Order: sequence, then C-alpha cells, then structure tokens
Amino acid sequence: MKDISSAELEVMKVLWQQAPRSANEVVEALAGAGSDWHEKTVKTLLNRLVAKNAIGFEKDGRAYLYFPIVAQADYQQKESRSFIDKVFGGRLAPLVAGFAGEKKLSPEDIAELKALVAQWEQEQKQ
Amino acid sequence: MKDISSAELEVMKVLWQQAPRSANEVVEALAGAGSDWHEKTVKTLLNRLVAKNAIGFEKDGRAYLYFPIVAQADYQQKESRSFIDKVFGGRLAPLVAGFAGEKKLSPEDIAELKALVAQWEQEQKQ
DNA sequence: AAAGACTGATTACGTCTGTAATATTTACGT
DNA sequence: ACGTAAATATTACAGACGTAATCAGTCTTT
Repeated sequence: MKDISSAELEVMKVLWQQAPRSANEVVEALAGAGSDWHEKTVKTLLNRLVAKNAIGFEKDGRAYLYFPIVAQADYQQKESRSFIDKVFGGRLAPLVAGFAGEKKLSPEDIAELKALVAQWEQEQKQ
Repeated sequence: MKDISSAELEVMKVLWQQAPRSANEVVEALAGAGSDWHEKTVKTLLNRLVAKNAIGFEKDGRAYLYFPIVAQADYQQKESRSFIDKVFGGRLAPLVAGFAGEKKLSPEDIAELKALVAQWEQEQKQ
C-alpha cells in the first residue's frame, strides 16, 4: 500500500480518534485542532486516502461516512520500524539515548520506560 | 534548511562515515553498500545536498572533495523529535512499548535501555 | 594545438504532495 | 417531478524527489 503523506496523516488521526465521520465532520475536527486547510483540501486528502486504501466509506444519503482501514497501531509500528532502520541503522537504544541526553523526556515517559524495563526483567527471570 | 530526502540521506551516511570524499569515492562507497544508483544520480544528489547546505566541498584539482556540514547526531536528534511529534504526539514511551510488544528489540538494545533507566535513577537520587 | 576524458552544472521528466478550483452527480425540499 | 444545494469526482499547478541524460568547462595526452 502506498505511503500516507504527512498531510494525509492529520486526516487519519481524526478518523482514528473517532469514526465513522462525514467529510464535514472531519473538516470541522481539523479546524478545531487548529488546521487552516480549506474544505476542498480536506476532501482531496480524503479522496487520496481512499485511493490508497487507507480509509473506506459507507454511504449515508448523499454523503459518505469515512472510517480507517489501516489501524493506528499498525501504522505506528511500521513507521517506527522504517524510521529506526533508516536513521539509526535499526537500533532503538540510540534514539532513546539521544532524547535522554537532550533532557527532552517527560516524567511520564521516564516512568513508563522504567516500567517497561522492569517488565522485561520479570520476563527474563521466568 | 531544507529537508534531506531519503535518497540524499544515503549519501550523507557515506560522508558521515568518512570525509572528505570525492564524488567518485562516494559513488564507489554506495556501490559497495549495495546501491545500484547510476553515477549521474549520485552526482545529482551531491549537488542537491550542496544546494541545501547539508554538505560542503573544497576543490582538489578539477574534482571536489565533499564533507558534511550537518552533523549526524544533529540530524538524528531533529528527525527523532519530529517523527515522535508527528506519529506519537510527542511521547517516546509508546514507541518503545510498541517495539517491545513486537519482540523487535535486540539484546543490546535491551541492555542499553536498562542502563539508561538506571542512569536516570541515579541522577534523580542526587 | 587539438582531441579526448573527466568533472561539475544544467536540464529532463514522471510521480507524489500540498493546496485548491471547477465540474458533475444526486438527494431533498417544494 | 424538478430545480438547486450539497457532496463527491475530476482537474490544476507548482515544488520536491528519484533517476538520469546532456551540456560545458578543463586537464591531459598525443
């Protein structure tokens, strides 16, 4: 399947958050989120996403109700993998270390990472 | 500065690994790394990188010797930040959790992440 | 000195993307 | 049943990108 571009991704996020939604609902959600895209632009993006098979729709009268086909978790997983491969030669730790070095981690992130590490240790003991 | 495209990135990697290098040396390094780009293609990429100010060159007779201007660590840092913002709403932990869930972590990664976490704990105690 | 070889510079071209405008279809209201 | 507003579909267009080919300048060799 073709790549989802970054403008298209903003539309996906709206549908991941809630679906199905009409084109107008998507437009409004984006406007509410601070986007200044013209309505026509959003419709184009929806069309392209349909063409890419990233979203689908069902008819509701004359309008369409769009919903994601690609799941957010799958998208995140694939993109993460290809990003780490491309930029860090496939190693995750250097990315985390880079963030840590720049003090760009939120306390929640630190807590969550700690928990993950603790969990791995548990699993390894068994 | 303009973005470095993914084809351009392959050229950057060669120069990050060793610099300065002539265009032909870059071509050879890429060929050695399994790329099947035509020599002309690589020259184009070098040109575009110069135009983007990502690399520079000094003359060596009729040939140029290219070297990176953008540092790899800086590039990685910026790209990581924008990737995490774009795909994970700025949170790092979910990315790591995704990898963990898919068992896609190398033992080295796990060890390194553990060490990082241990280090944060140290820092917090002080 | 002229020709050839090599190098960088310029040009090419189809696809994708951002950002819409225009065209066409169709359901709803009267 | 028909017109019209609203929704979708098609078309537009410039810049970035992948992937080169061609042009132009210069160093070398004969």
